[in-house]
Amino acid sequence: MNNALETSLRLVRAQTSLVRRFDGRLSALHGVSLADLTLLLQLGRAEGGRMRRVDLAQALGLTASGVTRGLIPLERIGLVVREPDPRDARVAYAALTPTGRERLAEMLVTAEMVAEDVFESQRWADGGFDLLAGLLAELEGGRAGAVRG
Amino acid sequence: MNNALETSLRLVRAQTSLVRRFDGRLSALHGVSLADLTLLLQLGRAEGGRMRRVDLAQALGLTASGVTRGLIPLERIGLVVREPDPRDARVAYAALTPTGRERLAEMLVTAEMVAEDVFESQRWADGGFDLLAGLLAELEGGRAGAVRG
DNA sequence: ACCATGTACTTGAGTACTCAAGGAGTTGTC
DNA sequence: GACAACTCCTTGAGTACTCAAGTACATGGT
Repeated sequence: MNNALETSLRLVRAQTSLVRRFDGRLSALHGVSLADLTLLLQLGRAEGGRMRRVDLAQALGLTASGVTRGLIPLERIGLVVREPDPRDARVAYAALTPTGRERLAEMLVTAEMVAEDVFESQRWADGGFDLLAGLLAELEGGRAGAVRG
Repeated sequence: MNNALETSLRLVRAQTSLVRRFDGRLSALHGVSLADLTLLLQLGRAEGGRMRRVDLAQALGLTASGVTRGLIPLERIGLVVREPDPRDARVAYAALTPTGRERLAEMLVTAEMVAEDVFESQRWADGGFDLLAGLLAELEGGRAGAVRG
């Protein structure tokens, strides 16, 4: 039968379950969601720990609107600050604060533990893991990413 | 580096992209979302084309509340009806109408096309596909499904 | 210098969920 | 046969997004 459709639906369910595991642990220990962590991590990897909202949206697969809204609580709790661009007054960088960088490091420890726990089963050990990573990378690109807001 | 965390984040992105592809096509052709289709499909597979809301929630990985809300538009457009249980006045079955069954069949044709399109790439052909399906099945179970509302 | 067009971001309205609380019905126990 | 405890479902409030429209600024052509 329809393995392609079946597998797509399975992927959706797998993600739901996975996100819940991350959210549960991250929110209990650090008061953030997986979405928050993903955003902070993206900033942490950027040069100077800062990015334009547009680029952040692109990198995260969200709309610019979603990024604006997602940043608000992170700014409120002081993990991120808004920084203007002297060359272009339209842009508002989102920049990691020193506190933000520290907290991010702590969150990553938790997130890595959860991730390893998710994939602990024997099944993943024998190369299945790398294969999954490769296959997912392929899917990520998909012709219909959300992009403009 | 942290392949487990990296792969988890990848899975989240892959799902987002995938859902958008399905939603785009399904909404254009049939006026429903992938979530709607999943719900109808679940009913379509159940004995008598009907299920209790609780069981539907369990099967879909949603809360009972989410099911109640998700059914409203489907009832409104006549694809699903509410049916009482003569044995237990608490339960309200969600049942596929004849129209619902017809429309579901049409939607499935579209969804299957999208799914095959998603997995068309050569990479999937050589067994990678079945492997992915198996791996995702493993993840689906995860210790932290949402369940009660 | 001006203006059309384009880019960066925010905001209002709407959708799809969640959790917590509550109503209504059932069931096991004494 | 009464009642505590459980189950099924709905509802109010809140969150995390989406899309469409609007504001502010930048840029390239004339």
